[in-house]
Amino acid sequence: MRISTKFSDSIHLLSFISIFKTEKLTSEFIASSIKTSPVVVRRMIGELRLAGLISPYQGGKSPQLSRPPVDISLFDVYSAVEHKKPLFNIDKDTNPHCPVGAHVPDVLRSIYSEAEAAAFGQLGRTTLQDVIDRIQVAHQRYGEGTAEA
Amino acid sequence: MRISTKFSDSIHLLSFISIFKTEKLTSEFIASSIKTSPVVVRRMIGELRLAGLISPYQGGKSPQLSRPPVDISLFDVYSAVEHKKPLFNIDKDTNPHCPVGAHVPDVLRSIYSEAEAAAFGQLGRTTLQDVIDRIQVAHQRYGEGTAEA
DNA sequence: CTATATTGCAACCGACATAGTTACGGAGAT
DNA sequence: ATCTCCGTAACTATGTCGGTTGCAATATAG
Repeated sequence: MRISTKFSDSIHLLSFISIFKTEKLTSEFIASSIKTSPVVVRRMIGELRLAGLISPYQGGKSPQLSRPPVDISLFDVYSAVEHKKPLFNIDKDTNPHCPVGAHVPDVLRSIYSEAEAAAFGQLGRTTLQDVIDRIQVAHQRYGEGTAEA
Repeated sequence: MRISTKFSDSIHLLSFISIFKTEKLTSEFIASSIKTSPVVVRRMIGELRLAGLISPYQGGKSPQLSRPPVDISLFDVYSAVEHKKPLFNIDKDTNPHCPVGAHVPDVLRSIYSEAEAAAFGQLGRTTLQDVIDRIQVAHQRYGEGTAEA
């Protein structure tokens, strides 16, 4: 399959609207930073609004976070756009009459969930504010770009 | 994309050849447990042999692990068949002239690597022997299947 | 109040990764 | 010698994902 960058792009989007909250944020403008199309941006905003991370539409206003970036973890973002999609996939269609095939899916389920808990725990401990801070530190050290293309 | 089950199937395969090491292990027999085709099994065996987890071909013998299951971690298996493919994908094609777009990829790289390290660390601490043990416990408690279909 | 800009949404398309299949030469076993 | 099984390459079928098009609804500007 084509690998999904939705999670990364969503973090990008949320950071962007937080950092540029004083500007007029059109989907076109946001799309220029992510290098994607405005429609894709609107689609992502729709999902994030549905998940409660972006405030419901309020008459022509720019999209804005529904709560401060310190209160949004990357696990919240992952859950919002990937719907808690497992990190590792289990082949559930195995031979139930074989002692190995019959039990592998369940065994993997429990083992994978331990590994996933470790990763998701780490994501849960990282907030959008951390991302924004790191972006701004990097910008002050190396960057001199503007918001424009 | 279609989601990959190669990692799961490889663990299944390795457990299978360890548990049934006294039987004649044809690719057909192994495939019957994973419910896939013999060719797919041979392809996986090829990768695992390349990675050093299965002994090089030795004249008509059944495939066998190159070292005991306690010395094979699930991270070894993941590395062998997924080539350390990252758990989270980064959209590297962002706008370098935007202060956000210019730095998001690097920031995500460092943040993701922390989460991945957590998951891979857990996989590294789990061995093929653990998997085999859990399969056998489950088999003794619930199962009564045979190796046949 | 009309014109322009922008959004939200649905349908569709093209690219691409993956599992499965077909095919065949070669090595071992009997 | 024959039969079985392996290893590998080429091809196919399928599903996911990002991107595009099109349009009605809403908002802002003039």
